[in-house]
Amino acid sequence: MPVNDNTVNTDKKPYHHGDLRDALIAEGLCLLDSRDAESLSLREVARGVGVSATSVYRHFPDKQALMTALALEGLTRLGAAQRAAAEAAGGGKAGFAETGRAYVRFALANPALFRLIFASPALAPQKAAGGMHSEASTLLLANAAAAAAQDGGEAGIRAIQAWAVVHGLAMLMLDGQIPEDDAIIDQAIG
Amino acid sequence: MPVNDNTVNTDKKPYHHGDLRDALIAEGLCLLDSRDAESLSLREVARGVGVSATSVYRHFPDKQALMTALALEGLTRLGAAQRAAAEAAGGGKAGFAETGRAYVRFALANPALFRLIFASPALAPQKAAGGMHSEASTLLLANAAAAAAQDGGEAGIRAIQAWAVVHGLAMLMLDGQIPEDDAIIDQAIG
DNA sequence: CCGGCATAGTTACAGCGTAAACATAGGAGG
DNA sequence: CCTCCTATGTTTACGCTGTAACTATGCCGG
Repeated sequence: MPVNDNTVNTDKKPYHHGDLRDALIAEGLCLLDSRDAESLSLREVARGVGVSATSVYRHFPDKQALMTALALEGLTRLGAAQRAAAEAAGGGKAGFAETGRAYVRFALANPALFRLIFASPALAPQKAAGGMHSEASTLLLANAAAAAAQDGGEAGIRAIQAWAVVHGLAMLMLDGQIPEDDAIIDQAIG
Repeated sequence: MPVNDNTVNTDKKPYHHGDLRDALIAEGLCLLDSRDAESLSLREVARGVGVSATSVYRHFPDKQALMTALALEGLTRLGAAQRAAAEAAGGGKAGFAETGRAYVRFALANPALFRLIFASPALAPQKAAGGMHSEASTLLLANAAAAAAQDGGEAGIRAIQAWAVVHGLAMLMLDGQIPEDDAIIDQAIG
Protein backbone atom coordinates (compact mmCIF):
# COMPACT_ATOMS: atom_id res chain seq x y z
CA MET A 1 0.00 0.00 0.00
CA PRO A 2 2.26 2.79 -1.21
CA VAL A 3 -0.27 5.50 -0.61
CA ASN A 4 1.04 7.98 1.87
CA ASP A 5 -1.82 9.41 3.83
CA ASN A 6 -0.68 12.97 3.92
CA THR A 7 -3.09 15.90 3.85
CA VAL A 8 -6.11 17.07 5.69
CA ASN A 9 -8.52 15.30 3.38
CA THR A 10 -11.29 13.53 5.23
CA ASP A 11 -11.36 10.76 2.63
CA LYS A 12 -13.80 12.70 0.53
CA LYS A 13 -13.40 12.43 -3.18
CA PRO A 14 -13.97 15.80 -4.73
CA TYR A 15 -13.56 16.04 -8.46
CA HIS A 16 -10.81 18.53 -7.91
CA HIS A 17 -7.99 17.21 -5.82
CA GLY A 18 -6.97 20.42 -4.14
CA ASP A 19 -3.22 20.22 -4.47
CA LEU A 20 -2.39 17.56 -6.97
CA ARG A 21 1.06 18.88 -7.77
CA ASP A 22 2.38 18.51 -4.25
CA ALA A 23 0.54 15.23 -3.80
CA LEU A 24 2.22 13.81 -6.90
CA ILE A 25 5.62 14.88 -5.65
CA ALA A 26 4.94 13.41 -2.22
CA GLU A 27 3.80 10.11 -3.72
CA GLY A 28 6.80 10.05 -6.03
CA LEU A 29 9.22 10.57 -3.16
CA CYS A 30 7.42 7.89 -1.21
CA LEU A 31 7.73 5.40 -4.05
CA LEU A 32 11.40 6.26 -4.49
CA ASP A 33 11.99 4.94 -0.98
CA SER A 34 11.41 1.39 -2.13
CA ARG A 35 11.76 1.52 -5.92
CA ASP A 36 14.46 2.90 -8.15
CA ALA A 37 13.86 5.87 -10.38
CA GLU A 38 13.88 4.22 -13.79
CA SER A 39 11.30 1.65 -12.76
CA LEU A 40 9.01 4.45 -11.59
CA SER A 41 6.16 5.11 -13.98
CA LEU A 42 4.08 8.21 -14.29
CA ARG A 43 0.96 6.07 -14.24
CA GLU A 44 2.01 4.44 -11.00
CA VAL A 45 2.45 7.78 -9.29
CA ALA A 46 -0.94 8.91 -10.54
CA ARG A 47 -2.53 5.66 -9.33
CA GLY A 48 -0.97 6.14 -5.89
CA VAL A 49 -2.64 9.52 -5.61
CA GLY A 50 -5.89 8.07 -6.93
CA VAL A 51 -6.02 10.13 -10.05
CA SER A 52 -6.00 9.44 -13.77
CA ALA A 53 -2.65 9.27 -15.52
CA THR A 54 -3.27 12.15 -17.86
CA SER A 55 -4.22 14.59 -15.14
CA VAL A 56 -0.54 14.72 -14.31
CA TYR A 57 -0.13 16.76 -17.47
CA ARG A 58 -2.10 19.63 -15.94
CA HIS A 59 0.85 20.16 -13.59
CA PHE A 60 3.90 18.89 -15.48
CA PRO A 61 4.57 19.17 -19.21
CA ASP A 62 5.87 15.59 -19.28
CA LYS A 63 7.25 12.80 -17.12
CA GLN A 64 10.72 14.29 -17.22
CA ALA A 65 9.41 17.42 -15.52
CA LEU A 66 7.90 15.36 -12.71
CA MET A 67 11.20 13.58 -12.21
CA THR A 68 13.01 16.91 -12.17
CA ALA A 69 10.65 18.16 -9.49
CA LEU A 70 11.41 15.06 -7.41
CA ALA A 71 15.14 15.56 -7.98
CA LEU A 72 14.90 19.18 -6.94
CA GLU A 73 13.25 18.20 -3.67
CA GLY A 74 16.00 15.63 -3.19
CA LEU A 75 18.65 18.26 -3.83
CA THR A 76 17.08 20.50 -1.22
CA ARG A 77 17.08 17.72 1.35
CA LEU A 78 20.66 16.77 0.57
CA GLY A 79 21.71 20.38 0.98
CA ALA A 80 19.83 20.62 4.26
CA ALA A 81 21.45 17.45 5.57
CA GLN A 82 24.89 18.83 4.73
CA ARG A 83 24.21 22.17 6.34
CA ALA A 84 22.85 20.54 9.46
CA ALA A 85 25.90 18.28 9.72
CA ALA A 86 28.27 21.20 9.29
CA GLU A 87 26.54 23.23 11.96
CA ALA A 88 26.38 20.32 14.38
CA ALA A 89 30.16 20.01 14.09
CA GLY A 90 30.62 23.70 14.74
CA GLY A 91 31.78 24.65 11.27
CA GLY A 92 35.42 24.98 10.32
CA LYS A 93 37.50 22.10 9.12
CA ALA A 94 35.63 19.52 11.18
CA GLY A 95 32.38 20.91 9.85
CA PHE A 96 33.54 20.50 6.28
CA ALA A 97 34.46 16.87 6.91
CA GLU A 98 31.01 16.28 8.40
CA THR A 99 29.53 17.77 5.25
CA GLY A 100 31.20 15.00 3.28
CA ARG A 101 30.07 12.29 5.66
CA ALA A 102 26.51 13.61 5.47
CA TYR A 103 26.72 13.47 1.69
CA VAL A 104 27.58 9.78 1.66
CA ARG A 105 25.13 8.98 4.43
CA PHE A 106 22.33 10.67 2.49
CA ALA A 107 23.19 8.68 -0.61
CA LEU A 108 23.12 5.38 1.25
CA ALA A 109 19.87 6.28 3.00
CA ASN A 110 18.13 7.46 -0.18
CA PRO A 111 19.72 5.56 -3.07
CA ALA A 112 17.07 6.15 -5.70
CA LEU A 113 16.61 9.82 -4.84
CA PHE A 114 20.35 10.47 -4.74
CA ARG A 115 20.82 8.89 -8.14
CA LEU A 116 17.88 10.81 -9.53
CA ILE A 117 19.40 14.11 -8.49
CA PHE A 118 22.45 13.55 -10.64
CA ALA A 119 20.55 11.90 -13.45
CA SER A 120 18.51 15.05 -13.97
CA PRO A 121 19.95 17.09 -16.85
CA ALA A 122 17.82 20.06 -15.83
CA LEU A 123 19.75 20.29 -12.56
CA ALA A 124 23.17 20.10 -14.16
CA PRO A 125 24.88 23.52 -14.27
CA GLN A 126 26.96 22.64 -17.35
CA LYS A 127 23.88 21.65 -19.31
CA ALA A 128 20.43 23.15 -18.88
CA ALA A 129 20.66 26.29 -21.00
CA GLY A 130 17.77 27.80 -19.10
CA GLY A 131 19.83 27.56 -15.96
CA MET A 132 17.18 28.99 -13.70
CA HIS A 133 18.55 26.76 -11.01
CA SER A 134 22.26 27.18 -11.44
CA GLU A 135 22.63 29.82 -8.77
CA ALA A 136 20.03 28.30 -6.51
CA SER A 137 22.18 25.26 -5.94
CA THR A 138 21.80 24.22 -2.35
CA LEU A 139 24.85 22.03 -2.55
CA LEU A 140 27.71 23.43 -0.52
CA LEU A 141 30.23 21.40 -2.44
CA ALA A 142 28.80 22.48 -5.75
CA ASN A 143 29.11 26.13 -4.86
CA ALA A 144 32.69 25.74 -3.80
CA ALA A 145 33.46 23.73 -6.90
CA ALA A 146 31.77 26.23 -9.16
CA ALA A 147 33.91 29.02 -7.84
CA ALA A 148 36.88 26.73 -8.25
CA ALA A 149 36.28 26.00 -11.88
CA GLN A 150 36.39 29.68 -12.74
CA ASP A 151 39.52 31.03 -11.14
CA GLY A 152 41.24 27.65 -11.06
CA GLY A 153 42.82 28.43 -7.72
CA GLU A 154 44.43 25.92 -5.42
CA ALA A 155 41.54 25.99 -2.96
CA GLY A 156 39.15 25.39 -5.82
CA ILE A 157 40.86 22.20 -6.86
CA ARG A 158 40.72 20.99 -3.28
CA ALA A 159 36.97 21.57 -3.22
CA ILE A 160 36.47 19.63 -6.42
CA GLN A 161 38.69 16.87 -5.13
CA ALA A 162 36.73 16.64 -1.90
CA TRP A 163 33.47 16.51 -3.81
CA ALA A 164 34.83 13.84 -6.14
CA VAL A 165 35.91 11.64 -3.24
CA VAL A 166 32.57 11.65 -1.48
CA HIS A 167 30.61 11.41 -4.72
CA GLY A 168 32.75 8.53 -5.95
CA LEU A 169 32.52 6.79 -2.61
CA ALA A 170 28.74 7.18 -2.57
CA MET A 171 28.29 5.95 -6.12
CA LEU A 172 30.63 2.98 -5.78
CA MET A 173 28.85 1.91 -2.62
CA LEU A 174 25.41 2.33 -4.16
CA ASP A 175 26.56 0.31 -7.16
CA GLY A 176 27.82 -2.49 -4.93
CA GLN A 177 31.44 -2.01 -5.98
CA ILE A 178 32.72 -1.48 -2.45
CA PRO A 179 31.07 -2.47 0.83
CA GLU A 180 28.90 0.08 2.62
CA ASP A 181 31.24 0.33 5.54
CA ASP A 182 31.34 3.34 7.86
CA ALA A 183 35.00 2.76 8.62
CA ILE A 184 35.85 3.11 4.96
CA ILE A 185 33.96 6.37 4.74
CA ASP A 186 35.72 7.83 7.76
CA GLN A 187 39.17 6.84 6.58
CA ALA A 188 38.67 7.96 3.01
CA ILE A 189 37.39 11.38 4.05
CA GLY A 190 39.89 11.97 6.80
CA MET B 1 21.82 4.42 -40.37
CA PRO B 2 23.07 2.88 -37.14
CA VAL B 3 23.86 -0.49 -38.69
CA ASN B 4 27.53 -1.25 -38.30
CA ASP B 5 28.72 -3.30 -41.22
CA ASN B 6 30.86 -5.72 -39.34
CA THR B 7 31.31 -9.31 -40.37
CA VAL B 8 32.26 -11.26 -43.43
CA ASN B 9 28.69 -11.51 -44.65
CA THR B 10 28.37 -10.82 -48.32
CA ASP B 11 25.01 -9.15 -47.84
CA LYS B 12 23.23 -12.46 -48.21
CA LYS B 13 20.23 -13.02 -45.99
CA PRO B 14 20.27 -16.58 -44.78
CA TYR B 15 17.52 -17.54 -42.41
CA HIS B 16 20.10 -18.30 -39.80
CA HIS B 17 22.23 -15.32 -39.02
CA GLY B 18 25.43 -17.11 -38.23
CA ASP B 19 26.50 -15.31 -35.10
CA LEU B 20 23.59 -13.35 -33.83
CA ARG B 21 24.85 -13.08 -30.28
CA ASP B 22 28.00 -11.22 -31.21
CA ALA B 23 26.17 -9.18 -33.81
CA LEU B 24 23.65 -8.02 -31.20
CA ILE B 25 26.43 -7.02 -28.84
CA ALA B 26 28.26 -5.17 -31.62
CA GLU B 27 25.11 -3.32 -32.62
CA GLY B 28 24.36 -2.50 -29.00
CA LEU B 29 27.81 -1.06 -28.44
CA CYS B 30 27.47 0.91 -31.65
CA LEU B 31 24.15 2.38 -30.56
CA LEU B 32 25.59 3.24 -27.16
CA ASP B 33 28.00 5.58 -28.91
CA SER B 34 25.23 8.00 -29.73
CA ARG B 35 22.40 7.03 -27.38
CA ASP B 36 22.26 6.50 -23.64
CA ALA B 37 21.60 3.12 -22.15
CA GLU B 38 18.11 3.63 -20.77
CA SER B 39 16.77 4.87 -24.08
CA LEU B 40 18.13 1.76 -25.79
CA SER B 41 15.43 -0.75 -26.62
CA LEU B 42 15.84 -4.43 -27.29
CA ARG B 43 13.71 -4.03 -30.40
CA GLU B 44 15.96 -1.31 -31.73
CA VAL B 45 19.05 -3.46 -31.37
CA ALA B 46 17.28 -6.33 -33.12
CA ARG B 47 16.16 -4.00 -35.89
CA GLY B 48 19.71 -2.75 -36.37
CA VAL B 49 20.88 -6.30 -36.94
CA GLY B 50 17.93 -6.94 -39.22
CA VAL B 51 16.31 -9.58 -37.08
CA SER B 52 13.01 -9.98 -35.29
CA ALA B 53 12.78 -8.75 -31.72
CA THR B 54 11.99 -12.11 -30.20
CA SER B 55 14.94 -13.89 -31.76
CA VAL B 56 17.06 -12.05 -29.23
CA TYR B 57 15.63 -14.43 -26.65
CA ARG B 58 17.47 -17.35 -28.27
CA HIS B 59 20.70 -15.81 -27.00
CA PHE B 60 19.74 -13.84 -23.91
CA PRO B 61 17.12 -14.75 -21.30
CA ASP B 62 15.89 -11.14 -21.20
CA LYS B 63 16.87 -7.57 -21.99
CA GLN B 64 18.80 -7.25 -18.76
CA ALA B 65 21.11 -10.06 -19.87
CA LEU B 66 21.84 -8.27 -23.14
CA MET B 67 22.68 -5.12 -21.23
CA THR B 68 24.93 -7.08 -18.90
CA ALA B 69 26.77 -8.50 -21.90
CA LEU B 70 27.29 -4.98 -23.22
CA ALA B 71 28.47 -3.84 -19.80
CA LEU B 72 30.90 -6.73 -19.58
CA GLU B 73 32.46 -5.80 -22.90
CA GLY B 74 32.71 -2.21 -21.65
CA LEU B 75 34.39 -3.38 -18.48
CA THR B 76 36.93 -5.32 -20.51
CA ARG B 77 37.71 -2.28 -22.64
CA LEU B 78 38.01 -0.02 -19.62
CA GLY B 79 40.40 -2.48 -18.02
CA ALA B 80 42.42 -2.68 -21.21
CA ALA B 81 42.62 1.11 -21.47
CA GLN B 82 43.89 1.31 -17.91
CA ARG B 83 46.47 -1.40 -18.41
CA ALA B 84 47.69 0.19 -21.63
CA ALA B 85 48.02 3.57 -19.93
CA ALA B 86 49.91 2.08 -17.01
CA GLU B 87 52.34 0.28 -19.28
CA ALA B 88 52.88 3.31 -21.49
CA ALA B 89 53.93 5.24 -18.41
CA GLY B 90 56.33 2.50 -17.39
CA GLY B 91 54.43 1.30 -14.35
CA GLY B 92 55.23 2.45 -10.85
CA LYS B 93 53.71 5.55 -9.32
CA ALA B 94 53.47 7.42 -12.61
CA GLY B 95 51.80 4.38 -14.13
CA PHE B 96 49.20 4.31 -11.38
CA ALA B 97 48.39 7.97 -11.96
CA GLU B 98 47.98 7.29 -15.68
CA THR B 99 45.58 4.51 -14.78
CA GLY B 100 43.38 7.08 -13.14
CA ARG B 101 43.59 9.50 -16.04
CA ALA B 102 42.70 6.68 -18.44
CA TYR B 103 39.66 5.88 -16.26
CA VAL B 104 38.28 9.39 -16.55
CA ARG B 105 39.18 9.67 -20.22
CA PHE B 106 37.36 6.43 -20.95
CA ALA B 107 34.28 7.68 -19.13
CA LEU B 108 34.21 10.94 -21.09
CA ALA B 109 34.79 9.14 -24.38
CA ASN B 110 32.12 6.49 -23.74
CA PRO B 111 29.55 8.05 -21.43
CA ALA B 112 26.71 5.62 -22.00
CA LEU B 113 28.91 2.54 -21.84
CA PHE B 114 30.71 3.75 -18.73
CA ARG B 115 27.43 4.38 -16.95
CA LEU B 116 26.08 1.04 -18.05
CA ILE B 117 29.03 -0.77 -16.51
CA PHE B 118 28.20 0.53 -13.07
CA ALA B 119 24.45 0.30 -13.52
CA SER B 120 24.72 -3.46 -14.02
CA PRO B 121 23.91 -5.28 -10.80
CA ALA B 122 25.30 -8.50 -12.24
CA LEU B 123 28.75 -6.93 -12.38
CA ALA B 124 28.67 -5.61 -8.84
CA PRO B 125 30.81 -7.73 -6.49
CA GLN B 126 28.73 -6.85 -3.43
CA LYS B 127 25.53 -7.96 -5.09
CA ALA B 128 25.24 -10.74 -7.67
CA ALA B 129 25.09 -13.85 -5.50
CA GLY B 130 26.22 -15.96 -8.41
CA GLY B 131 29.40 -13.95 -8.53
CA MET B 132 30.86 -15.75 -11.51
CA HIS B 133 32.50 -12.48 -12.41
CA SER B 134 33.76 -11.27 -9.10
CA GLU B 135 37.25 -12.65 -9.54
CA ALA B 136 37.36 -11.95 -13.26
CA SER B 137 37.25 -8.23 -12.63
CA THR B 138 39.51 -6.56 -15.12
CA LEU B 139 39.52 -3.35 -13.15
CA LEU B 140 42.87 -2.69 -11.57
CA LEU B 141 41.38 -0.31 -9.08
CA ALA B 142 38.66 -2.77 -8.17
CA ASN B 143 41.18 -5.48 -7.41
CA ALA B 144 43.22 -3.20 -5.24
CA ALA B 145 40.13 -1.97 -3.47
CA ALA B 146 38.82 -5.47 -2.95
CA ALA B 147 42.01 -6.50 -1.21
CA ALA B 148 41.77 -3.30 0.76
CA ALA B 149 38.29 -3.92 2.04
CA GLN B 150 39.32 -7.20 3.58
CA ASP B 151 42.42 -6.46 5.58
CA GLY B 152 41.59 -2.80 6.01
CA GLY B 153 45.23 -1.84 5.64
CA GLU B 154 46.50 1.65 5.03
CA ALA B 155 47.41 0.92 1.42
CA GLY B 156 43.92 -0.45 0.88
CA ILE B 157 42.27 2.75 1.96
CA ARG B 158 44.50 4.69 -0.39
CA ALA B 159 43.40 2.46 -3.25
CA ILE B 160 39.74 3.03 -2.48
CA GLN B 161 40.35 6.74 -2.11
CA ALA B 162 42.07 6.88 -5.48
CA TRP B 163 39.27 4.96 -7.10
CA ALA B 164 36.68 7.22 -5.49
CA VAL B 165 38.38 10.36 -6.76
CA VAL B 166 38.53 9.28 -10.39
CA HIS B 167 35.09 7.70 -10.28
CA GLY B 168 33.58 10.79 -8.69
CA LEU B 169 35.35 13.06 -11.13
CA ALA B 170 34.13 10.99 -14.07
CA MET B 171 30.55 10.89 -12.84
CA LEU B 172 30.33 14.56 -11.95
CA MET B 173 31.69 15.50 -15.36
CA LEU B 174 29.35 13.13 -17.18
CA ASP B 175 26.46 14.56 -15.20
CA GLY B 176 27.42 18.10 -16.13
CA GLN B 177 28.17 19.10 -12.55
CA ILE B 178 31.73 20.19 -13.26
CA PRO B 179 33.26 21.14 -16.61
CA GLU B 180 35.05 18.46 -18.61
CA ASP B 181 38.41 20.12 -18.24
CA ASP B 182 41.70 18.24 -18.59
CA ALA B 183 43.43 20.62 -16.23
CA ILE B 184 40.98 19.74 -13.49
CA ILE B 185 41.60 16.05 -14.01
CA ASP B 186 45.36 16.45 -13.83
CA GLN B 187 45.26 18.58 -10.69
CA ALA B 188 42.72 16.44 -8.90
CA ILE B 189 44.66 13.24 -9.56
CA GLY B 190 48.06 14.69 -8.86
C1' DC C 1 17.69 -39.23 -47.60
C1' DC C 2 15.45 -37.96 -43.69
C1' DG C 3 14.28 -36.62 -39.04
C1' DG C 4 15.35 -33.76 -35.19
C1' DC C 5 17.04 -29.71 -33.11
C1' DA C 6 18.89 -25.24 -32.92
C1' DT C 7 17.66 -21.03 -34.68
C1' DA C 8 14.62 -17.36 -36.37
C1' DG C 9 9.82 -15.44 -37.31
C1' DT C 10 4.71 -14.33 -36.16
C1' DT C 11 1.31 -13.17 -33.35
C1' DA C 12 -0.45 -11.57 -29.11
C1' DC C 13 -0.75 -9.11 -24.59
C1' DA C 14 -0.24 -5.90 -20.90
C1' DG C 15 1.96 -1.69 -19.58
C1' DC C 16 4.11 2.59 -20.81
C1' DG C 17 4.14 7.97 -22.17
C1' DT C 18 1.23 11.11 -24.12
C1' DA C 19 -2.21 13.61 -27.49
C1' DA C 20 -7.21 14.92 -28.23
C1' DA C 21 -11.64 15.45 -26.85
C1' DC C 22 -14.82 15.70 -23.14
C1' DA C 23 -16.67 16.45 -18.14
C1' DT C 24 -16.89 18.87 -13.81
C1' DA C 25 -16.92 22.43 -10.51
C1' DG C 26 -16.05 26.70 -8.25
C1' DG C 27 -15.53 31.57 -8.58
C1' DA C 28 -16.44 36.17 -11.29
C1' DG C 29 -19.73 39.25 -13.53
C1' DG C 30 -24.17 40.41 -14.38
C1' DC D 1 -29.07 34.16 -7.69
C1' DC D 2 -28.01 32.67 -12.02
C1' DT D 3 -24.69 32.07 -15.81
C1' DC D 4 -20.63 31.30 -18.02
C1' DC D 5 -15.40 30.95 -17.92
C1' DT D 6 -11.57 28.62 -16.77
C1' DA D 7 -8.80 25.51 -14.16
C1' DT D 8 -8.69 20.97 -13.25
C1' DG D 9 -9.61 16.00 -13.95
C1' DT D 10 -11.36 11.86 -17.09
C1' DT D 11 -11.93 8.98 -21.25
C1' DT D 12 -10.30 7.20 -25.13
C1' DA D 13 -6.81 6.20 -28.37
C1' DC D 14 -2.07 5.54 -30.53
C1' DG D 15 2.42 3.74 -31.10
C1' DC D 16 6.00 2.09 -28.51
C1' DT D 17 8.02 -1.32 -25.25
C1' DG D 18 9.40 -6.25 -23.11
C1' DT D 19 8.17 -10.78 -23.48
C1' DA D 20 5.27 -15.39 -23.81
C1' DA D 21 3.37 -18.99 -27.11
C1' DC D 22 3.37 -20.91 -31.20
C1' DT D 23 5.12 -21.61 -35.99
C1' DA D 24 8.59 -21.83 -39.73
C1' DT D 25 13.26 -22.80 -41.48
C1' DG D 26 17.37 -25.16 -42.48
C1' DC D 27 21.72 -27.67 -41.05
C1' DC D 28 23.79 -32.06 -39.40
C1' DG D 29 23.98 -36.80 -37.87
C1' DG D 30 21.86 -41.21 -38.73
